[in-house]
Amino acid sequence: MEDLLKEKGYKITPARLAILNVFAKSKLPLTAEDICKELKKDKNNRGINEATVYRTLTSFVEDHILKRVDFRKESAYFELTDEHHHHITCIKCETVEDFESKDVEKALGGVVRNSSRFISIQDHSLELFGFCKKCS
Amino acid sequence: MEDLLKEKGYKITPARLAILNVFAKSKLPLTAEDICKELKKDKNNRGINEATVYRTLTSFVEDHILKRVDFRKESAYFELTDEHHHHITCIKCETVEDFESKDVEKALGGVVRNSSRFISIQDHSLELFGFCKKCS
DNA sequence: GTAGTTGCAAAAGTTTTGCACGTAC
DNA sequence: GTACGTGCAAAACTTTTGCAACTAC
Repeated sequence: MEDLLKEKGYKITPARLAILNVFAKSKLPLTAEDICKELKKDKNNRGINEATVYRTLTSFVEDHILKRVDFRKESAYFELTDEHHHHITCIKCETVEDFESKDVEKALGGVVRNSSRFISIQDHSLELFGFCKKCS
Repeated sequence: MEDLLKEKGYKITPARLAILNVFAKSKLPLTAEDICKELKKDKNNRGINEATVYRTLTSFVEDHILKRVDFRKESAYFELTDEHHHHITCIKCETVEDFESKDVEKALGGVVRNSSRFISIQDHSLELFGFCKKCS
C-alpha cells in the first residue's frame, strides 16, 4: 500500500492510507460520500475532510491507482485499478457481480485495428445492466 | 419524430420536439447544458427551461428514447438510442469516434451464460479511451 | 375539461477552490 | 526548511422539486 504511493511519487499520509484501505476492504465501487462515511466509523481519526477525499480521488485516478466506474448514477463511483474486471448490475435490486471475459477483451483489441482515426486504446469502461435470477 | 413520442404515450409539445431535434442534429452525445444552449440559439423560442430539459431527459431515458453515455465527466451525457454503437474518445484532444463491433456484441452475449447470478442482459455501456492518430 | 406539461424559484446534492495551517521528508 | 497535503468555509456546478399557470388532446 505504501509502496504503491511511493512509486507514484506521493507522500505517505494517514488520509491516503486510510482511503486506500477503504477501497481494499470494499468489494464494490464506492462514491466519495461512501468513503467519507466509512472513514468516520474509524475512531482513530474523526473522519477525513470531504475536500481531501475528493482531491485524493481525483489524483489517484490521474495516476491510475483508481478508476471511475459508470453506474449511470448522479455521483461518481471509483474502484482500485489493480484487478481488471467489469460489472453486471441488476436493474431491479442493484446487486452487482464482477466478471471478466477473455473473449470480450480480445474483441475489443480488434476495434482499434478497424478504426481509421485511432491508433491505440489505453483503457475502457464496460458495464452491463440486466436482471439477476432473483429479480427476473 | 412525432410518431416516436406518440408511440411512447407522450403528448406532442414544442419542448419535446425541440429537444429531439437537437439530438437528431448532433453527432455527439450531449449534456443538459449543451441542450439548453442549443435551444437558446433558436429565435422561435426563448429557450426551454432547464428544469424541463432535465425532466425530459429523465423520462426519455426511462422510455429508451435516449441513453446515457459514460464519458467519465461530471455531468451526464445522452444520445438517441436509435443506433447501437459505442465511442472511442481521445484522451488528449477529446475527439470522439463511433464504432460498432459484432465480435464485441457476440462476446458480451457469452458473459451472461457464464454468470451464476444473472439471467439476462438488457443493456450495456462501453466506452473506449485512447489516442487518435493526431495525438499519439 | 382534464391530465399531463412547463416555467420559475427554491432547494438539494455533488464537487471544486482559496487560504491558512500542518506535516512528510 | 520547504514543498506538499489537509481542514474549513465558501462557492460553483449539476440536478431535483413544489407549485401555479398553461396546453395538448
